[in-house]
Amino acid sequence: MATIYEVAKLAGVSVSTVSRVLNSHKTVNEELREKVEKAVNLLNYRPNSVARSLASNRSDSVGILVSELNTPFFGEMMRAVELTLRTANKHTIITVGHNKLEQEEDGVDFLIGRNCDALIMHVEALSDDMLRAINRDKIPIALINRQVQGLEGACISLNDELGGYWACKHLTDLGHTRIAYIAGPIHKNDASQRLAGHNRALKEAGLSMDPRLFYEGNYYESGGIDGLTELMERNVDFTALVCANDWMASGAITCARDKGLNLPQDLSIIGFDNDMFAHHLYPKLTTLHNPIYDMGEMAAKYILNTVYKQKNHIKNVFEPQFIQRQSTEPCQNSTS
Amino acid sequence: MATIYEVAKLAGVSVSTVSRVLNSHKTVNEELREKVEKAVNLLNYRPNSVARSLASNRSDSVGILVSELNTPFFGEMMRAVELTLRTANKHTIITVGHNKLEQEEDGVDFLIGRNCDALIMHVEALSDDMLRAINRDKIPIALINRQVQGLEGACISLNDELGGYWACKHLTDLGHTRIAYIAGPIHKNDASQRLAGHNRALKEAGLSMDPRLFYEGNYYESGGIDGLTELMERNVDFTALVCANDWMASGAITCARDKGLNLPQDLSIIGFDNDMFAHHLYPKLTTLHNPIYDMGEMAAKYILNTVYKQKNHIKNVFEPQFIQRQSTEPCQNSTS
DNA sequence: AAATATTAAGAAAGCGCTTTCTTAATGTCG
DNA sequence: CGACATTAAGAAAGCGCTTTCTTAATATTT
Repeated sequence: MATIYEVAKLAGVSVSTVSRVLNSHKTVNEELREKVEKAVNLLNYRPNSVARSLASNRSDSVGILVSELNTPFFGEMMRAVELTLRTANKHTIITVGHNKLEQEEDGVDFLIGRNCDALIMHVEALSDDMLRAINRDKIPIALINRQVQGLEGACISLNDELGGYWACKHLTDLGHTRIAYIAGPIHKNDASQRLAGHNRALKEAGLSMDPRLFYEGNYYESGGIDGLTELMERNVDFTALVCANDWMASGAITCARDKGLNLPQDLSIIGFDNDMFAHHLYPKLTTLHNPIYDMGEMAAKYILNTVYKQKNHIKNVFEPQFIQRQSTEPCQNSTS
Repeated sequence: MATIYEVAKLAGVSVSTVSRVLNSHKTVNEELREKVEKAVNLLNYRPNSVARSLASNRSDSVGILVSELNTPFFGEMMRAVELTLRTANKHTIITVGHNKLEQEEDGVDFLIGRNCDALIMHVEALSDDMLRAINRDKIPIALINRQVQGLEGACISLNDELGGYWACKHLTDLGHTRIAYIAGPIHKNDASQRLAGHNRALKEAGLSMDPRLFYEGNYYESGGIDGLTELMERNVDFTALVCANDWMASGAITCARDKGLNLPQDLSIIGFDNDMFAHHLYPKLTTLHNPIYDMGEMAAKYILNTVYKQKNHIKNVFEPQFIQRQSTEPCQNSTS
């Protein structure tokens, strides 16, 4: 690979001049600029970004740390960030944390070591204190799906409470009164927020949560299967089921059918996230769309503002969007 | 961030010595080694990998170029590569090509500019010649889902022909004789291979492809919907349908049900890939598992062999695995 | 027209490491 | 025990750029 020296020699100028035209410093004579450009093309020269990064202490690239690589959710997030940054001529370096403290720390160190100009993160293990410290001492960060005091402007999150509220309200509006709930792991903020919204809607409809209709799941398909199985074994009637995410809803649908239920007549089921497969299910799943793409894009824009002087409008809290499909129906007054 | 100079000063040794302990060159006195390690911990020192990479001309990281970031297929591929390399203490840098020539070239240049030691690619736009040139002149590569002459050892691919054969054979074994086929875009190698296998199985069963039962789809859900719609409009009976991937199978299932068919009694449907959502479908989809995780892992191992002196056994061609679920049934001798 | 300000280009230092070269200290052999 | 080989550490060059400093040429001011 050609170096800047060879370009300079071929163009008959100094390396400083080559560097200036490469970085569009306007203080260079038109004639020399052309000579340099010709040489660059002739040699098919590409600046070594490692050297450039070392010398200039910036890299025009931002790191992104996700929990998983192989889920539609993080897929959309990566896609949004990558596209937004690419459009601004920045590069994206992706790393995985798996929600393990050690791996998340490792990922951050790796990205910092790579001279990233900023970080966009979806992490669960790193503490608020650690995040504040990273942002203060090391590198600007943006956070997705998290609220950290002192970093409010950098946090892009979803109004999960509102989503939980809407899901439940949709069912009460349809006349359901016996509504079961399969929650996410309650120590997770989004899980508890969704549940809080659910309870608010129940109260508003003059209802309250029957503990026998509540099950704490794990956000996986198995949570939906195990949850519905256990709920049905408790022998308390219910005509509708809220699942705190689509994965559990998918499990619940499978389970319900295995138990001989007729969907959606015997049981209305609503999910959360509008995961890629939600409309592959049968019946197609009514759910709340989690605008993760938009949130990823916004996080990228926030970074473009803070480190690359752009002036995008930033929205920190997003609202889920209700998606009506076929898995919910008016209450038939029948028992399940 | 501390530099190697500060570590050297604190430890009372030269930077060379610090560098030696950092890189485990065994020619350093135990006592000094300990001093250095103490200093490293005290300062929480992390070598700047950009500087290290510039100086040593290697980076202990390999680039991976995928077509998409947000599909389960590439998700699994990235996950496999990342995990395999991480286990070997190498890092992964991910980039997207979107099957566009310009973006794929850009991605390669980016990764090379980042001093990656090697590249793992899933690309469609870059020509065989270009790939050979990259591997010869610039950087070692591994290729997934592709066969390039002269790069045989570096190609990890699936026996699509065999998969197509098994899919069809499964149906003929069940007694089906009128079998429709929704293909992928035939210019794509995997699509034509799958079709070739299908035809081989037909011939083996004493059948042949009725052109009225053939439709060339696009590998998307819409291809399944449009395909089945058109096939049914042709008014030629069939009792089974092969879709060249799961996405189209999903579309076909939706479409079939919309048209009032009873699945799988009225129509057996088989997919290909065993995509993440295949078992979310109803009926759960019989399909052929595409071992993309294993292939990603193998590509990573190939790179570990070629540039990092490991000695893994390499398998270049993988076989799909038949997954029996509920979307196929013995032929009822009825008409659809 | 002399003194000063402005501009455009080159020279050279330096980013934080690795690695070769050098030197000093030790060990080995006839 | 002196000549030579071996080892362990430091000194210094260099990876390929950017950017500050410097200088020479031109423009502006009084």
